Amino acid sequence: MGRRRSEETRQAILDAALDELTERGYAGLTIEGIAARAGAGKQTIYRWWPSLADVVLDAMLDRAADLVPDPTTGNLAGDLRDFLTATFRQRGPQREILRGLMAQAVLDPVFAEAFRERFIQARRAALRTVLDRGAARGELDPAVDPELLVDVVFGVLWYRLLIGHAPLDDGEGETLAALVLRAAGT
Amino acid sequence: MGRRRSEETRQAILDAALDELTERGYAGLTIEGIAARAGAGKQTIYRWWPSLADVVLDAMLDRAADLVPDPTTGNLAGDLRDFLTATFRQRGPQREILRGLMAQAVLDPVFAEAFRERFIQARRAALRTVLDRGAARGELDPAVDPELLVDVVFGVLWYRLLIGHAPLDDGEGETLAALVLRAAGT
Amino acid sequence: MGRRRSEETRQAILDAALDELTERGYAGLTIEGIAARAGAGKQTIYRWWPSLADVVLDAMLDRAADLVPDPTTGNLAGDLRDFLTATFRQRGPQREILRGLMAQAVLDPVFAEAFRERFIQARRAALRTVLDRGAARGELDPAVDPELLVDVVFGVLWYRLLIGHAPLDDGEGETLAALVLRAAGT
Amino acid sequence: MGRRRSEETRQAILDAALDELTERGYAGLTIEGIAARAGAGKQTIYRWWPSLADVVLDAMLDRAADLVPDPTTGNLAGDLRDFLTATFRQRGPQREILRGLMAQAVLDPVFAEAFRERFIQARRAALRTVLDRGAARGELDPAVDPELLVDVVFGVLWYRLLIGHAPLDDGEGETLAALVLRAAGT
DNA sequence: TCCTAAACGAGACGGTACGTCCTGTCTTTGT
DNA sequence: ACAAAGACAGGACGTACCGTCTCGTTTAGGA
Repeated sequence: MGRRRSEETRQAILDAALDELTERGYAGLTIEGIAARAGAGKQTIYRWWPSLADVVLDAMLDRAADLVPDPTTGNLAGDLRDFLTATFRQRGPQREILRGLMAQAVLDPVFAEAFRERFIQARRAALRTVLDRGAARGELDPAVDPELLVDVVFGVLWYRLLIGHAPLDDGEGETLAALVLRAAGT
Repeated sequence: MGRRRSEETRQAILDAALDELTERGYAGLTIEGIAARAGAGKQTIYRWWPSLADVVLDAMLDRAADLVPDPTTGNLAGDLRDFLTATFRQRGPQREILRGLMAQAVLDPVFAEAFRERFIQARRAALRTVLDRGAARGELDPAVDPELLVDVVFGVLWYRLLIGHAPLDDGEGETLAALVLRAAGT
Repeated sequence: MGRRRSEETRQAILDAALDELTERGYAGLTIEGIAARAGAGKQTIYRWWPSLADVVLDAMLDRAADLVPDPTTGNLAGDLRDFLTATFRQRGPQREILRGLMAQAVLDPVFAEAFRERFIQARRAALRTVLDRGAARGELDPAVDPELLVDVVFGVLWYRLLIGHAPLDDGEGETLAALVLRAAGT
Repeated sequence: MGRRRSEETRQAILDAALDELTERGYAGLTIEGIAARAGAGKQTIYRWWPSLADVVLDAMLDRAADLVPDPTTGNLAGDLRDFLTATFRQRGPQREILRGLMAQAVLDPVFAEAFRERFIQARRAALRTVLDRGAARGELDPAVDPELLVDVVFGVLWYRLLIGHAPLDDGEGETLAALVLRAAGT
């Protein structure tokens, strides 16, 4: 029995989280700040999310912008290129959010699992699908472990995202796609 | 003029930082905890390090264990394999430290710069040297940007270190070395 | 709305303040010490009292022992004598508390106002009542400003309390009462 | 034997103490602040004065302004009036200094003794001399303890100085002198 | 239509750590 | 030996958030 969870409040909290994130940056996020901005009680946040990072993860996944690319050009080269350019293109608060979530995942093993299962895995699976389709077409050398290729792609992506020493844009996506093909194409 | 910085205290603080890190993990580190364990005043820490992460970075770099590998087998394949196996082999608190430092670098732009310049750059430069020697021997396709190869190697390393979904050991080092050679060798 | 102030905690803090005062003396009082002894958070003290001295003032006023004397013997001489002996008789931590509060009032103008209004004024008013009753009975020379007499009484009291060069007891109370009568009686 | 105490430095410290006192008020005084302003080392202050209050006491006593009045009009009424008006007239930082010193004396028993002996006693003795001269002339009722009269005078002075509820000026000095005469004159 | 139970905003609570300030001591280098 | 400079251990400050805990209030079913 009893009152049901308020969808309105849930949205207000996710919105507030993204707003705070934009204004103060990830390191400036606090439960109190989000609750105050959302006009919600802190308890309401603690009731529904295990940690701050989970709120942010929910907020991000709730936003349409965060679709996983699923290119189907008909050949591995095209699919890889499209996947990588689409992935490298993300902008705005998105990058700051991803950086923050990864930092939290590193510091908090409980959140790490949620992050892996709800975010990382989906991306890996999408790329894996692209590679498997290529393999089925004989475009991939069977001697190369596709999981390693997935690591290479997301490794470069995250490394640059976290360190910030090199750009992440369409051109870089294409360059990396070309390298992966050189390494694993037939 | 005035009293000089106490090297004894400096060491006590770095030691205490590593001890606390081992006992409580990176997320459990506090300035107060380190100061108390070192028998030092907090002010002394604030006087010499801009942030907690800088203390940890100093502590890590001060320990001999973190030598950057510099293999010289005479050919690119051997050098790459040795570099990667040596790099992938690091153990003990080292990994936890690196994960924590990267998380801090993500959350704190000021520390990020120190981390990049004092840690990341040294590793990149070492690998770059290996690649450049290979290129000089004609073992590397000039069409491939060596910086991208560096990103691939450290990208995979960090990605696995942070996500923890796949092992980091000698075998993996060799496998990645082989992939890099396939991608960029002549 | 929200949770109400905890009366239990309030009492624990006032008790802790008096205990600390007895153990360490006024100069040894700290917010941290009181909070720790009361099992309270520091914030709780800061939330309800503007300064340490206000806590002590509250603690003192909360204790029944500090009743203001209001003698009614029927004549000025008796009332004055009773008022002064009762006032000069206070003992135990009371004196240490008063000395400390006066010191704080001197150093902190904000607290000074609270001290004047909540403590000093009540005492002055009580004595003034005694004098006014005497004046109504024609026992006081109208040429003498009763406020000055109040200053004389409390001046001597505080001067001895602060300097500690002379005793404060029943005999001294009677002696001062006699002097005031000589100065202002008819 | 070794370098002698620098009188120049001593003066610089006393000057700095008074300057800081004027700028920040008594509660804002610190050893560090005085040392910095004097261009002196903290150690130098610790070497020569047992506490901050002793520095201030020295500074005040070093200044000519702080002469003890010694009136000689030839009769008790005139002497008392002159003594009290001169005493009540003190102005400027003097009052703030006195208030601060009394607060310190209350909080620090060690300084209290120095304060009593070096400041309070001199004032009491001066007034006592005035009274004793009056007594010798037969102008004082032998039944009244002159020490109590001293307490009355300085009690009213300090009480008003500390509480600040009533003025301290020539008129008040005369009024109090008149009261004392009424109480103890023949 | 009431009853009851959960969710809600609000905000006090016990805690922990923060980064700052000052204390009193010590070391170092002049003078 | 005294002095300026300033690092040191220590301790309290006042603040910010944490996660938990009452408080009324609001919003549902189920009786």
